[in-house]
Amino acid sequence: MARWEPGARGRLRAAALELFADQGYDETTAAQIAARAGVTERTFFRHFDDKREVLFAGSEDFARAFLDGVRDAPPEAAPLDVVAHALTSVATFFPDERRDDSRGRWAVIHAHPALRERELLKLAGLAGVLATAMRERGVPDPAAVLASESAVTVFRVAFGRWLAVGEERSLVDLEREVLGELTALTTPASQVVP
Amino acid sequence: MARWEPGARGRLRAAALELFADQGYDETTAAQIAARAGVTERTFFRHFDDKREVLFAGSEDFARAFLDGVRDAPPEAAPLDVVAHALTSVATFFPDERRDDSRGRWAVIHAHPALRERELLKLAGLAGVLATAMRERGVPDPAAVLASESAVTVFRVAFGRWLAVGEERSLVDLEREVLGELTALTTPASQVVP
DNA sequence: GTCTATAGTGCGATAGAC
DNA sequence: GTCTATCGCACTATAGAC
Repeated sequence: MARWEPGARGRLRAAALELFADQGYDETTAAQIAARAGVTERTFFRHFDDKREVLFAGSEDFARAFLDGVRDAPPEAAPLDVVAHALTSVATFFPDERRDDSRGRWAVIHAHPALRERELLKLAGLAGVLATAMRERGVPDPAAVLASESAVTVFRVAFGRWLAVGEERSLVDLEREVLGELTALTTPASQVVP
Repeated sequence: MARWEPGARGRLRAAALELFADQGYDETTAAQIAARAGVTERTFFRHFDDKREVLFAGSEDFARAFLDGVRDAPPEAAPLDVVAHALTSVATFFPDERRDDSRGRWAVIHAHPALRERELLKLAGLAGVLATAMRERGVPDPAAVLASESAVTVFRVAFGRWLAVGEERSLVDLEREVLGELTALTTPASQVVP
């Protein structure tokens, strides 16, 4: 038997999610999370920069899926088509089986401002790297930033809708719908046919 | 003479901004800020829920200006026209005289992730109340949320541009420009003239 | 792994304004 | 008398330094 069980990081993440859901974020100490994962408090802080970060450790893969969608879009695609492509790509990360898990996670995060703050920072960082990727495709700068911000907004709104009770449509479908609503908003009929 | 000087809150805000700018956010303790303002650390935390909040205490007026712009827009205005109206309204809060102050504040906030996090949370809250105000105007829900999010995005981008070194155009002008870029993005020529 | 500074909270006491 | 802003002190948890 090993000196310590492997997978401490994963156990810490699971323990934190459970405890936050049961007792609330404030009422849960880092020591409690560590104890449930069978490690010391010190180990918790070696894995995660702060207490909030334990809930966001998996977000790199998510960001990469988003980014890959931008890079894999056909070269001639217009900025908003690139966005659509990226949204499709990231949706593969959230198959319907993950919907209930995502609901639990969402509830925990949105129950405490400190966790929402961290989520918003992550999403802002994502928008930043998306903008860089857009520029690398040759999209000039006002468009690159605005397209990236819009992509994140559409994802956030669609994701929220995906989690709504009773909702059964897939995330891709909802993303498409929201993206359509955004273009409809900025393109009233009077502008299409002046 | 009174037992304590009035205006402790304002002194704390000014002291915090100076110290954060001079020494950095992490290197400044709440006790230092309090000392410079002539109060105790306990008083600091009675005025502000946490150390970050001292930099964002003035943001209610800003949010109100934004909100008033939504409410004062003509009843028949389309969602994006309401957004334009709100952007004009909030720009009155940032006359050119405030540009240098805003630059200093912006530099402090963007020098530390913890402060950016708080800024993002405030802006998300703003988008939320804007959406509520839009709904009160009768704008239905996908449009209300998307218009509000877009309004905040346009403001953020325009504000960043307003602060750029050498930039001399007014915030209203820049907001109009960015809003135009957003509509251009979501309305490529092929859609306008199919 | 231990030790320490700082953030942030709870509560009683105090002093002036009304 | 009440109300409000402050102080002063004890305390826990986070987070980082050693």
